[in-house]
Amino acid sequence: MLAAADVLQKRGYEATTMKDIAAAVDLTAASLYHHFRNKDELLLGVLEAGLETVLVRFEPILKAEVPPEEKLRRMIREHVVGVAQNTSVGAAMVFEIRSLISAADRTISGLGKLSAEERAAFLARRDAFFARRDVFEESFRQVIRDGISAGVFRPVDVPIFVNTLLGAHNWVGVWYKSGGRLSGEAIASQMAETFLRALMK
Amino acid sequence: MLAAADVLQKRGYEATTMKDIAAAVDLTAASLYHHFRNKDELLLGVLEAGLETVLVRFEPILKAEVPPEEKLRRMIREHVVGVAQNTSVGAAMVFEIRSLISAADRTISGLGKLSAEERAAFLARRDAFFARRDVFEESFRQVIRDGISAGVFRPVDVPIFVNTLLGAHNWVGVWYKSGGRLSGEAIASQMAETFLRALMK
DNA sequence: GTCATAATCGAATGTGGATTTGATTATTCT
DNA sequence: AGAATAATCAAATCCACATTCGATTATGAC
Repeated sequence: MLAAADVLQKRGYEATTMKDIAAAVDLTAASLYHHFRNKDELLLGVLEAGLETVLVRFEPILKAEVPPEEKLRRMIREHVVGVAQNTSVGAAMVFEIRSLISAADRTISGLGKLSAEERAAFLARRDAFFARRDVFEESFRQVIRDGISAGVFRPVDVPIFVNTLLGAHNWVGVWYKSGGRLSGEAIASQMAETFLRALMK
Repeated sequence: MLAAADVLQKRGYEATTMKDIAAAVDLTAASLYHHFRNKDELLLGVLEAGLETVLVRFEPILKAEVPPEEKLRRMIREHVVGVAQNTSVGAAMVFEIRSLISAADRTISGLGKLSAEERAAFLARRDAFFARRDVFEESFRQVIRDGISAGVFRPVDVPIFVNTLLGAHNWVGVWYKSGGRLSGEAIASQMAETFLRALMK
């Protein structure tokens, strides 16, 4: 799946062939079908794994007994560092979401391929992914609401602010190149500073 | 090209067929080839037009005799409002850049299609687009440098800050739905406020 | 060592979609 | 009107995939 993420980052979902992905792990395209039912499930696997990784790393932060501003700072750092460490998955999270959204239509149009049950199972799994993603985003919204209630953050429109924040984070996967002038950590710190200053009273 | 942008936003470059685009303007796929040499040039046309629109709107702002903080505020508003007004083009600017980057490879692999001269012409036009995009991004960097020199902005890492800013802006094209709770103007104001607070000393 | 199962591959299969071709039909210009 | 040019289309071409099939080769259990 990591290899797939790499190829996906370079070429994009539709342009990436099963052969490309297979070549990246020294296999033939046919062999991939022992491990993934089809191309859509492979993509979904990539995204699921990436999202769960971040969610796991967020757990200790969210339950820590620290003030909202410190919590948010840690979340931003963790997310940005995560994206920078694995830009291929980060970029997939940005670019390939849409393939997933329209997967329903495409699957339906290419009917005959999958059975009704298989299709339903896939869509359910996809929706579960989106639900998990919302859990992730909601954790940011909650921390910011807490900070506003506590009076340490100025009152902002929380959904807009979080979209702003996440746009900046996601974009890191697009422009960050490891080995560049700054480390992922350094970038994460800068961004945390930026958004905390924007938020503090 | 606007119709193409719409279809592109929904389906993505590779998944969008010439037939889809043609249908959006009540034509057949074949007819499109009277107006665009091929699919890549159509995409490039969409992106070029979108970028030039923003660049034109930036001109008066950049030459205005106002302090850096006011200049930046206007630029942010203009850009965000522009993206919100035309999310399809905004989203294309985010999602389809990669198709353009890898266009060289794809074109080369599908050799026999284009002549060497046609290929060179296309690549030159593509590079010109990226150069224009850099002009756009550089204008943000310059204003921020000016503000730092003038002592009104705190010293930040300018490239990182601008990437942060542009990530947030671009993302608007992904999540904004017209007719939602807030207008593009309102969102633009919020975002300008966020980034100016992050920057002011 | 043998059997079952997992992995792998080479060679089809079938299809969707970009692009071309060769007319046919509008427009425009004079 | 009549010629020249622009737009349009239906049908054909052509090929790059995703996916399947059948057979072959590891691997692991006992």
